[in-house]
Amino acid sequence: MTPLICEMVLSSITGMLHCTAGRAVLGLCVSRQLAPWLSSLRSSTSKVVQVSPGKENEVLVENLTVLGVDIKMARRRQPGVLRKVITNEQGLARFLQAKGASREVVASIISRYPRAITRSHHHLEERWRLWRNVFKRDDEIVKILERSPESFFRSSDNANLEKNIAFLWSLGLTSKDLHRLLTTAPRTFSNSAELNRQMVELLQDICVSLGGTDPEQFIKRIISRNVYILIRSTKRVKANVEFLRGALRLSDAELLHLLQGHGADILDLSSEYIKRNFRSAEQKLRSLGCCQEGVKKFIILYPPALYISPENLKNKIDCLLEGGVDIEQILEKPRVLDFSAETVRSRLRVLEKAGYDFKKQGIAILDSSRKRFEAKLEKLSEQPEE
DNA sequence: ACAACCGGGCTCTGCCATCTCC
DNA sequence: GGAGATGGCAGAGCCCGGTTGT
Repeated sequence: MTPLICEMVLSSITGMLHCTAGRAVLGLCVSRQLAPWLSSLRSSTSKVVQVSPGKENEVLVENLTVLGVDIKMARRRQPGVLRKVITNEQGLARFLQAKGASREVVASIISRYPRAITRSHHHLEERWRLWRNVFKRDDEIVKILERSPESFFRSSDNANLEKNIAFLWSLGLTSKDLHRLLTTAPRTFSNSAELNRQMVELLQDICVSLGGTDPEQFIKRIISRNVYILIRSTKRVKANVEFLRGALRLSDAELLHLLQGHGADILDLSSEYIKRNFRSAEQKLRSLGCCQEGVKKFIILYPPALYISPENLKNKIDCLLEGGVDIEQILEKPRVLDFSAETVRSRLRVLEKAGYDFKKQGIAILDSSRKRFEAKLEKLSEQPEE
């Protein structure tokens, strides 16, 4: 049966329901006896039929309870869904289970995003097919749905999803980039294609206004470095670029360079957060005798410092200082701050026991993978101090 | 052979506000 | 006026190892 015919059949039934005085009662009967059939007929654009206002569809609630859905959670999140007469909970459950989702996963998906049960079989099939353009296996998609049901179900507009995928391809992103984008920031794909286009245009404009000559490359670089960028608002990204330019007093060329490097990572921070962290880092460094120019150099060399919460940053710096590291050494090799305070602390303890002297031997040893750190440590023990 | 540099892999939803449409 | 669709927000790092340079 074509979707059009489905629609016609459905609307005639819907019409029947509207004409009936005991609509709610009939609605429940329909739900019990015809729901599976209706579910398979329903398309995503079909009319919404409600039980009498304010009342939940008891049969639906019962069905959901049987599926293991957390009704309280569903009610809190999308109360309107529980009042609907025509829904597709059974169809959705079968669909997802056929794709490899367990009963628990299905229940959790519906509990967290109840509107999922309003999507028709046809819609689900189509959406899944589109996601499979990016993913090789069903279980990859199931994992994402389990993590973020909203990303998959929030929009009923499959044409928009198709446009989005085409648009992102057109930017020259590789299939690997696209895969990572959809895995990590699945919301990107339920954005309107227009919204994504606006962000891309903003990035393009930023690049050109800073004297960049290859905006296409710039965009690819930003998106692949920061896969969250497209789920941020242009307002936020604009504000952060302006903030970085002002706070660091950067020239166009310097800013362009920063944004294409680690600067891209912090572009999506909340604008207030980035300011707060900057002020706090500045204050901490100044208190340690660092000049304004030094602060600037530090942030340019290591923008991820603005990602670290004020308390955590202070903690890491203090812990290095207490361990015998110089603030100048931290400023020169800020990537030592990549590691957790706990890792740094334990390395400092080990090195102290080994009689390591940071003044003489530098701090590079702290900024290495566990494997390399241990290898270096072993070397040290083989060559006792003279 | 070793250090230094650097890119990149993981990872990020769940809620509220505001529209649009019926 | 209510539900659906969509935009936007808060929240807040750590680690590995390939490549390049000496």
